[in-house]
Amino acid sequence: MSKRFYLTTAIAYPNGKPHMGHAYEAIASDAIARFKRLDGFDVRFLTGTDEHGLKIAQAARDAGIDPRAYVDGTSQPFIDLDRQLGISFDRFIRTTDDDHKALCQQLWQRMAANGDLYLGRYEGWYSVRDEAYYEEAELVAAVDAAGNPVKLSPQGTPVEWTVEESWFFRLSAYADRLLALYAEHPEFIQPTSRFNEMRAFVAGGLSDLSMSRTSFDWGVPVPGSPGHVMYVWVDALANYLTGAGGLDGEWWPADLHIIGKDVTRFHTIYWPAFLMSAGIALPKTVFGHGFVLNRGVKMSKSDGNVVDPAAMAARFGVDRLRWFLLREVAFGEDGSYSDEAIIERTNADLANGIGNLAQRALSMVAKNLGGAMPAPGPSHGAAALAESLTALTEAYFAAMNALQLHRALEAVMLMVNAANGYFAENAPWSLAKTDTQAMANVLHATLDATRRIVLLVQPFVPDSAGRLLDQLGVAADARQFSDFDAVVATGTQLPAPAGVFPRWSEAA
RNA sequence: GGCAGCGUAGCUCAGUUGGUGAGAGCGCCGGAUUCAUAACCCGGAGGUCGGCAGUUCAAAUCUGCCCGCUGCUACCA
Repeated sequence: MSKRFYLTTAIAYPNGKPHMGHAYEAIASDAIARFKRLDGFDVRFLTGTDEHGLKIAQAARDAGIDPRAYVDGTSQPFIDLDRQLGISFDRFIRTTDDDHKALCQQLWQRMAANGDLYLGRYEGWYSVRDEAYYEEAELVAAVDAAGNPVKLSPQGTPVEWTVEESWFFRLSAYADRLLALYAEHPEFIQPTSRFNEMRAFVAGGLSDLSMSRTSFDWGVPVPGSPGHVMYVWVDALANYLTGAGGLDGEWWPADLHIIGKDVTRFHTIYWPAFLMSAGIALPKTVFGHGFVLNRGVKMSKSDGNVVDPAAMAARFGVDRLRWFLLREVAFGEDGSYSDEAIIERTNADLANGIGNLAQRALSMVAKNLGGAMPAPGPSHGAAALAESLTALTEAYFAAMNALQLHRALEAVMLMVNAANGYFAENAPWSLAKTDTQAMANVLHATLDATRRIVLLVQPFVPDSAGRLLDQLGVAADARQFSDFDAVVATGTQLPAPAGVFPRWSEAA
């Protein structure tokens, strides 16, 4: 059986700078990608930017430059952020890439060939100045110069009832098939709360979907229909196919789409319907993660609490930020972050926990054994420790495979507690004076427990874990999960220990 | 308004199909220790399990009502 795994993030809309939400999604997805690679899978990891649509066109016009030049500039910070955060993507797709535009048109033709696209009319309240349609409920009542009541857009611009030619997708014909999909594959939408919402939405009936626009031209042209560009979501969702290698790409179907909970509908209703229409296999799972809020409050420029993730990563270090977001926030739920919370969490887990565990054992090996890795041997409580580590490792894998990233790290921290407890109970610093062999046995068991722990945290703090494994004498080619039982050879010369996870103190 | 969910120790939350005296982490207090990044280890405090009323031999766990909070309720993404 081929162990392959294709996962994607949602693609970011680069009409502004990346915020913490982008960093969070990228980091979580990256941890999963790295986990799968360590677990022996061939992984394809796709991320990118969604560069078409009205808002981009407007922003480019406001900036007085060509849309393509505009997105060339605004997509770069997203790429830079990914690189800074160590996101191990295989491709950073941009929807303005030529191969993607070609694929969109192929997808469109497949849906058309299946009879699911038809030309109709889209009607609504349209603001010429905003180049946008608004819902009746969004309109604001006002009074014109002559004292007559009028309706205005949320931006205060005039709106008029407008009829526009548009291609439509027969989404209404897919409700039953979608409900059957949900019933057969409840894992298709996660977490459960999102699953229930989407199922209820579909059960309430579906209307056909407007699939093209004629009011602006910054998009993928509809084949054979001059003046029409595709609705941005057709273009956006199709990126996953492009990234898989095409309509019949070698990586398709995707195993996992990681998305923000706000775009669940597009990914779990429209997307599978499009694919069914085109006769293409469906992704296995769509996971809608929650939002991370600054001190529990949504970020807004007016509140002055917008946080730049690049600055945050630069300040605390990439691995501290990664660890905090994935350990502190229940994956799937909303979370809150603050400087204090990041410092407290990472000091407790990384400095006092993993880092200190490694340091206390390594320093004893350096001082008492000349830095040579001791041989395994019996010690009090070693069996219980091993049993505990095995059970918790199983819990880690179960949690990871269920996308419960925070649970996986919880299991890791219990392993750290077990190892620290074993170490304290045996007090090797006392054995150093009475029974050097017994001391060496305890140090071996502790270092091996640490090795196992650090192997497991590689997906979360890849850089730090790598440096820690160096210190533990673990060969670069012995860091896969399949190497879990490959103990470091007796006598291996360990480098002089140096703290990998320094404690953060505000004064310093 | 409709549908769904939530409200458990200061904080963040676990609590299977109702049943030994209600839990974890962080924070706090005390003890022990000195290998280690003033870290680690052990122990403790503490909460009317949102409120009221029911069902039951027995409810945080079921039912009803009330209070508070959140999500979804289609074409900006």
